[in-house]
Amino acid sequence: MYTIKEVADKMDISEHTLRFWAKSGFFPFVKRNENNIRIFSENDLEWVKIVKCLRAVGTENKAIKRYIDLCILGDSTIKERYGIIQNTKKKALEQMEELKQQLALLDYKENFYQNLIKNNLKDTWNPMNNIREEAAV
Amino acid sequence: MYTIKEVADKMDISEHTLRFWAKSGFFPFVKRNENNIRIFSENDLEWVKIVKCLRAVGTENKAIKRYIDLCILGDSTIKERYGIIQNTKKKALEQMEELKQQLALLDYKENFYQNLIKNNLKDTWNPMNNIREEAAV
DNA sequence: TTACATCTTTAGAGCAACTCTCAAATTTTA
DNA sequence: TAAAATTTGAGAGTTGCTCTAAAGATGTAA
Repeated sequence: MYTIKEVADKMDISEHTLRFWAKSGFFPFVKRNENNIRIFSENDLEWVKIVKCLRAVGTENKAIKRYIDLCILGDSTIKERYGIIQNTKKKALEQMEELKQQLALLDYKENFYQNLIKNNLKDTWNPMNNIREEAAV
Repeated sequence: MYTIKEVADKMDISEHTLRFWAKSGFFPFVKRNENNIRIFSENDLEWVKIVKCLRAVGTENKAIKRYIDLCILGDSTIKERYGIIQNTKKKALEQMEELKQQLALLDYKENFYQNLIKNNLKDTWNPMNNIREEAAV
């Protein structure tokens, strides 16, 4: 059993964000103690994990709420939930590709600056000149 | 030479976002024609590309502005720019790792639902029961 | 060459998702 | 027992778009 701070530390999510998510209806299953304090069970952590996952892939909060609601509705919603997971996975793979592209550009830039520094060269590509003697990939 | 709409199409960024970025000072080098309309050169597109890259990796707009300003300041800022690129790359690699983790969870979930559907099983893990007979990874 | 659609501009409103501050009520620790 | 830390909800503030509006420019077609 965990307080919100413990969850925050364990899951690397700020307390503020956890409370915001709670207010957004992402954790309808989390119980409170007699003083109204949220107590997360081990099982609840798994739900925090899936919410974090959906957010990390850019799922809108409205859609996350929908997924939670479907879970609560029970077995009749399994196919819709499956579809959501499939779409989310597809989006994650696309983001992976995008990130790879950007990493390639960053690699190029890193090399470019490394070369300038090592050989004590001037940056021949000042944007204000609109002269391009050296281009980014 | 491209109008803002052409850049938007070519780079897959909305016109709104490009104008917002322009207002944020990300494109001080983009020229206007006699009717005040922005005309992006081929070279300018490379700058849009690097801005898009920095954004994609979650760089704050203030930090992007800083990078642009350093470029304009010239050769004395090459080392600082190199540092920025290195940090950005590091962040990108971390995000890559994070995405991989989330993909593993999504894979697990996909399998879980696939199994439920194929074998016509019930979802034994309803959060409202706080019973965990089947857990996410 | 007039009419209409499309595109451009800026200013500013609206929005999503936090992020932070506050004050009051517990807990925990020293 | 007192000080420090943590919890709560309400609500203000921030970031980075996203959209709307109004006015002007441009392109196409009859």
